Amino acid sequence: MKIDEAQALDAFGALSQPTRLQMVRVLVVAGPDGLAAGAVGEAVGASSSSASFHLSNLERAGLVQSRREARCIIYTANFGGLSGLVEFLMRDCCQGHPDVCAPAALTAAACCAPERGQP
Amino acid sequence: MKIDEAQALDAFGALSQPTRLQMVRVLVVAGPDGLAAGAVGEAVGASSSSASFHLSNLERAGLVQSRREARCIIYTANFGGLSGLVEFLMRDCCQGHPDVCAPAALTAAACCAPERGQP
DNA sequence: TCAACATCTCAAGAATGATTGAAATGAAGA
DNA sequence: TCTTCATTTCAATCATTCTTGAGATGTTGA
Repeated sequence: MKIDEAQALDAFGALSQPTRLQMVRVLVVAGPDGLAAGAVGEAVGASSSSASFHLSNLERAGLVQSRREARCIIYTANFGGLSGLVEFLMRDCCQGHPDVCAPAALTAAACCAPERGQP
Repeated sequence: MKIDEAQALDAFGALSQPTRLQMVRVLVVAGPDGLAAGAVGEAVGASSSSASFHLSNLERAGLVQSRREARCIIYTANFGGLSGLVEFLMRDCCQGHPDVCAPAALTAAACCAPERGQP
């Protein structure tokens, strides 16, 4: 997913707060099933009000999504937004500079295709 | 270059400010020769005081480096710090999730090895 | 040593972001 | 419908960040 500069600025701002960075981690681990707002707040030690504030911020930044399910609001990581941010950092911010992209390529390859890690 | 969570939080905070994001772009384009503080400030339309403030912030976050050269302070992009941030985002934050790493791997490959872009 | 230059530091004020607790909304079951 | 539960919204407060302009620091060449 391609994101523009304004979205990237929002996303960087969202990830610069410890509680929110932890929330993203928790939601990435939870996967597509996601977690209810209350569960996310509990997982990171935030009050319900604080959790709602931070989750709204993350959603506005395009890093998480929400859906209602019965009485709960289920939050899930927005993998498109996250990968868009990684791509923005490499392409728009770092201009595809090899010194940035080459190490990143190795890490990405190690992550999603371990058998190709060391060709 | 591997960075820890505190450094990543600092780096995300640094990049969440339009003037600083633009400064990083300018310094990436400038390459290893870098640019004097005044030239960076001028390139992004910041006063000398404001430029100094933002460049210090970027340096503390590990995204740029500085050296004195005659009467100028030359700033350069810290490619190790930038690639470390990309790697942090993929590995520590997104847990190496394929939905994030796979698109990132394509982008990285397209950046630094264009002849392998579409196999 | 002195003047000119590049940059940084400092203090004050404005703007933005985070935390808290209370109250409002919206959905589900008795 | 009424109560309960999950979440959000609101207002107040505090902390952080950004901008500005004045002054300080350090470097160079006359």
